[in-house]
Amino acid sequence: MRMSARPQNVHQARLLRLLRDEGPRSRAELGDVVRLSRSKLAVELDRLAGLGLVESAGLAASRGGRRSGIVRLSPSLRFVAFDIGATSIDVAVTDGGLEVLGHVSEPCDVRQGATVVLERALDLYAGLRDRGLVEGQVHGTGIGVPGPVSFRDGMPVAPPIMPGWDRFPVREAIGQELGCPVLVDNDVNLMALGELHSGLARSVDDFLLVKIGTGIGCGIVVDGAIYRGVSGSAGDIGHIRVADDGPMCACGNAGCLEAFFGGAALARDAAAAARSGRSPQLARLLEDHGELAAAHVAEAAAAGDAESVRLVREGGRHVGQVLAGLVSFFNPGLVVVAGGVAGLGHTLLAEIRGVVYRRSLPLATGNLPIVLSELAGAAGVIGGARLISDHVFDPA
Amino acid sequence: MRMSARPQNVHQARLLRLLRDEGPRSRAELGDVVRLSRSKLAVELDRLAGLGLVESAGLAASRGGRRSGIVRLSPSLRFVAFDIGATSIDVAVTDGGLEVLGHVSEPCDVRQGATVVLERALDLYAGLRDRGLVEGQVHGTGIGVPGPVSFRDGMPVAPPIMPGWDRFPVREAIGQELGCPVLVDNDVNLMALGELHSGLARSVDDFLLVKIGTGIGCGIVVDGAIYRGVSGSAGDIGHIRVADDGPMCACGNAGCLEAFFGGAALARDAAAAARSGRSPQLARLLEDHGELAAAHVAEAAAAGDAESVRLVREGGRHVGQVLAGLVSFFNPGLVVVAGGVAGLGHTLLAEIRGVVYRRSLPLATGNLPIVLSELAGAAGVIGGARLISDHVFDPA
DNA sequence: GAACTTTCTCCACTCACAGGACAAAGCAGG
DNA sequence: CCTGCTTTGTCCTGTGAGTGGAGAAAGTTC
Repeated sequence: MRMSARPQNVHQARLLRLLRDEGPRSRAELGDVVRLSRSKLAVELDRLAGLGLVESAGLAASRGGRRSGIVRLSPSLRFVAFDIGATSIDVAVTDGGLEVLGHVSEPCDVRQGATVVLERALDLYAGLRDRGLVEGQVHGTGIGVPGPVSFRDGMPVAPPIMPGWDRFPVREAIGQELGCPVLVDNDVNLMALGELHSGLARSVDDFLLVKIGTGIGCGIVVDGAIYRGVSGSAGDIGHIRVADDGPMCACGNAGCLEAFFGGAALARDAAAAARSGRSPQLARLLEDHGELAAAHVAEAAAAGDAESVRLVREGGRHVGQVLAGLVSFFNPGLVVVAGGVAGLGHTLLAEIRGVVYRRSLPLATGNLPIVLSELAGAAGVIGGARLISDHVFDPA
Repeated sequence: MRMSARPQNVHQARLLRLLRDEGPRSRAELGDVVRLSRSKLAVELDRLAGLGLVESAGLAASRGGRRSGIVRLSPSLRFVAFDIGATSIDVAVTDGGLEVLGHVSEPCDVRQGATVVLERALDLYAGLRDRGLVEGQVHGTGIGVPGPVSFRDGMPVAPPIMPGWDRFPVREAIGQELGCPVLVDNDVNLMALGELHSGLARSVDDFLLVKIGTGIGCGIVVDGAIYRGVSGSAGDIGHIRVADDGPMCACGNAGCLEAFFGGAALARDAAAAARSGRSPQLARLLEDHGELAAAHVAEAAAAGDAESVRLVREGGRHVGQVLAGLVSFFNPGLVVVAGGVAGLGHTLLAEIRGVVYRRSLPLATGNLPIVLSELAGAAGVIGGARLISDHVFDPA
């Protein structure tokens, strides 16, 4: 199989990333941004065109003289992203600018094991490909999985909620199947990259993405890049202690954040509230659906159910307590809250903000926005495309 | 004043840092390490010699052929470091390899204000200079202060324990006095740099330095460089909550780590134990010295005083609780414990280790040494010299 | 003393890049 | 339509960085 094109030097890589992040640009504008002479710029753009990575796209409006030629990433460029969640698979195809051209999502239990889940993911990708979204070569694939990953080896290591995935060679398996470069990372890290690329974090160098889904995790961005720690487990904040007593956690300790809040804990508490009669609304929802999830609590809270509001407030307080410590420690420029439970919205956010602003240092909170993600379910796949494009748009 | 020499390109900078960190090297060895042709290497070394930054130092032993020439940093190179603590001033002069040639330390209350304290620091430096430690030009000065710093501006910002220092132009003041490049940073960050340069962290890219002195702080090293956060307050962990109730803290909240432990809290608790009669040993020490400090608790604990051991254990437990969370979040490759209270030694360390290993994720603690600093009081000044030498040994 | 090794210097050649000259393309005003 | 001015893109040459080979210098081993 022919290896797909890669930039040959740092200038080309810089130009590609610029076009990816800022969209098509006139040659004149590119010349202003990159520090290169016009002649050198022309040479590198010609080479990139020769590699099939960029092409010209007409002429820009005149700025008082000859019109400048517009350059764009080749429209046939394709990145693929798989976002394997605890209970879902998301697959997307993007163009070179990481615009999502097609995105499918379906429920899937990650505990079925690597072989089953990855096969299903490839099926979903095949569906997108058959819709004509991929013409030629795929330039790279980014994969997120819900657990710790050895980034270098491209495989999960000791993942607590993914039995049968331990040291499964995900990168190799998918790479052979799709014949393109593949990188594997934690799904929360990918969401952080998604926010960095097209979310609220675009202009922030150091920020945290807190994902509250089935579990609770945190993506750490330092200087515009994911920080993974020495063994790839950085950001695993679900088992930070919030109280000495508290519900037992699957990890064996008591009082973990995840045992207090997060999708599973919230569903547990909501069911208890329904059955105890403290919340008639939740009881009705339980009857209707057979089981309760975060979305039902959100529904009940929005409808004014006092017990649901109390559950959300209390959860927010616990998240806020942990986050307050992390904000003091890390001093981020932004905190983005995302994940299924983020559907609880502004009640949750208000509680988190309240605790953080009260308990963290004034210097650290002085100019610290704490916001909900605006990318809905797409953060993960955009981040996957971003991950691999950062890699591919690097000198070979 | 003549500007002191700086490397002219990245190769020269790389060579200087190599000679600083690894000591004198033969030209042949340098050629193996840096990726340059022998001719180019010779050219750059000649230029560095012309700038007065390196010189040759005889011949190495033969490796079976012609003997190779040894290159070293010019022995007249000098860096100066000021470590302003809450209750002390340390001043040191180092050579180009950051070996401490002279080091003086004296008690000093930082609350006397910037003018008084910095004047005293300059006096101490003058004493070192008059001892003949500085012949010619000083190539740079690093300054640590016990509070948040705007690194870019070289001045403290809103420091809680340093009244009269807020936005005082420390860098400018010292720079004019000494006529050399000056950088100012938080003192804990400098200690982390000291550990990175000549302590236990030499081979670790990502680590934490926890300083337990009058206050409690944390230096964060990411990829071999200090992480400062967006407003320079990263690592300020003294006010992370460890319990809902607990002693009131100067910051206005209750239950802060620093209100439970740290030099001031430990002295307070020791005095209470002495007066209440729970600890006859501490009572005697209190009588002898008029007041109690961490060192006295250490002394009593070493002598078997049960109450002192209990105080240290309890303090270690609180530090461990906070640290466990940070280890889960940050996944460092090493944790170094330093500061005055670190004199409490292995009782403290054992307690911290116990809590962290129990409460953090196995993946994060699997290969995580938690150790005491071996640099005693020198970490801060070595870090100061390292800070400025990193800056000076960078292309102009 | 001969043969082999390693180190260092000199030199010729390649390549990246800048910047000027010039042509092409556009605007504004008469 | 024509003139003068501006902007853009291309071509060309000069400069400096860097490589790698030839060969001298300095050592070791037998």
